[in-house]
Amino acid sequence: MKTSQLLIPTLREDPVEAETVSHRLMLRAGLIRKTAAGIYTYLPLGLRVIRKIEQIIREEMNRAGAQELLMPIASPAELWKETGRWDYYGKELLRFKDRHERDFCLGPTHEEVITDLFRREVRSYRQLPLNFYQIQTKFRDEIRPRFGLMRGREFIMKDAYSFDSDEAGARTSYQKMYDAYTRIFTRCGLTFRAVEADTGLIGGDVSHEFMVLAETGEATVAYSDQSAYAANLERAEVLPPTDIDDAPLRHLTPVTTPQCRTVEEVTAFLKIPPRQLVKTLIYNTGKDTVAVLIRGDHELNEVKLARLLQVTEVRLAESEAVKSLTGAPVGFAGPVGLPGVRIVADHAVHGMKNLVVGANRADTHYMDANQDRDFKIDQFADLRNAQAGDPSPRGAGSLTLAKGIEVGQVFLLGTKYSKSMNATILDEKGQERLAVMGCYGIGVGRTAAAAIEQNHDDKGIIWPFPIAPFHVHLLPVSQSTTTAEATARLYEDLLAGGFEVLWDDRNDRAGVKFNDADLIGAPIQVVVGDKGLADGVVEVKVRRSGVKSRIAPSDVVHHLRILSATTA
RNA sequence: CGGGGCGUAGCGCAGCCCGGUAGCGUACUCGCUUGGGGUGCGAGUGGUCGUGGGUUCAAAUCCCGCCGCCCCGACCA
Repeated sequence: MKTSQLLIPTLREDPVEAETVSHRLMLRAGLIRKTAAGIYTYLPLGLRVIRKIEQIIREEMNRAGAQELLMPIASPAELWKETGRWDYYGKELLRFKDRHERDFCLGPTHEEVITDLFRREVRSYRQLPLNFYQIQTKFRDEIRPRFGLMRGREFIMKDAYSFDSDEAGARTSYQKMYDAYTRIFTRCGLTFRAVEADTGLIGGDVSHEFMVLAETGEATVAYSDQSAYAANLERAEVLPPTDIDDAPLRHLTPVTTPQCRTVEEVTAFLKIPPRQLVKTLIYNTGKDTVAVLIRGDHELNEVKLARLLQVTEVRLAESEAVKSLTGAPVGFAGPVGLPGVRIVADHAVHGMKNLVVGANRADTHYMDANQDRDFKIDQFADLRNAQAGDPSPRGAGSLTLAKGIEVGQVFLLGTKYSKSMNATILDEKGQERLAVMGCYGIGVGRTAAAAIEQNHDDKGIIWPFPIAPFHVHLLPVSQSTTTAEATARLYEDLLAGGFEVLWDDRNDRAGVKFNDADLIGAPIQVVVGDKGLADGVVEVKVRRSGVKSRIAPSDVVHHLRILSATTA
């Protein structure tokens, strides 16, 4: 392709709206343009990257035995009402009415649609296992889209759904997808980790997220330094501590702590370490109110709390609610004499003695409060976020925290959807039974963004070979007919050699071409100019290393074959 | 939705405090020049200053409403 035939509107300066590296570079390199908040147009170069990733996904999904189909973007409300997600999904589901006033939504995911297809078309266990996938535009009306393709409202997703006749089969299907995902992200040239994950709105029993490790990631990953354990921070288990404080119990003593609301303020005022204080957080579950006790230096994990309380969402109580419950302003809540409310505590609180807690009175805390004697805890559970250095919950080692971008997630759904939608098959005994499902997603645009986050320098993008929009950027830097002819010959040779070539045929100075080439990030640049041709060579530059070699034009294809095999 | 910030030419910005016929850089067009890391000179094109209202002889500038966008939090591929 010639540059003059493609719209590649590179920008010299950073657009202000873009903060993260991938967003900035996608705009600057002319890959995407914004159409509305969280909604983007893929320009020719950006689309080529998307198509490359899609192709890798297709090949690996097909290899894993999945079959491609394409479901509609608009789906009728009835299906969503069957599973209850019409109400449950909330505002993220973009709804609209057709001309007959019938309710529809734009599909944010397709469990309902595929399960409907399955129950109509599949009758027998003999047809299983089945795995259907599609690569399609999804719409989720995100509260705050950001970072370009990283979190758009409209985005391209590969989603797959497996159906098995029993749990064991479903696990096999799950594992196949897990393995396929591993191959996909490896082929895309990404450094990633599969981590145990929470199941969120999709639901189900088991889930892994595929996290590309990058500083700009929105998720935090906890992984063991000595074993395979890795989990999303939301999910990472924390073992109950084994040490128990055996200090003698001291008398419960109120102390005045004027204006000391936060852990920092109280512990600084009392000159105690944060780990000796227990903070009391008042939470609403929608149904009722609970008090949660967490050690001062720990962080409550709301996902774990919601799971413990078996509700979908927990929310910190409003300050007015805290006041009326505790009789004190926010900052002085404590478990001692807290009336008629369920008290749950993190495991770490279990072994503690002589705690500092709020006294449910303005500007007052208690010192040396003790459980059972001064207050009662209804239940202990794992409620805090894992911290770096915590022992790995399974296997050896201790945990390290890192930031990650979630590019894919696999779920073992069980019968959640087949049950609510009555998707059954007949087993070998002629008995009707629910299909056991799994679902599997990959964010295609997000994968591209993650690749940029992981592969760039201050000049621009450095595409991994398999997903580069072009393999080779051909850069004539002289205006002579010698250079023009040599470039044209080389272009034909490279195409014949199976390379995708972007030929910068603009009448611009060398510097302009070099800068654009570095920005666009094709893994290999071939520079053709009078100087080199006089010596019978052209210059081959590897974008990532910057290493340049002088190669005879007739040897370029051979040389690039070797390079492409090693620079992927 | 809560908190912070911003809307002036395709992009990056100044002008606003102190009202008086809209400017810089870049990009784009033309001419000459240059020709291996964003060449130089000159001449141009392009803006109802987000939008609606108000104050005023006069509003980009002051006041009020609305809309949009970005960043931080709660959600997710």
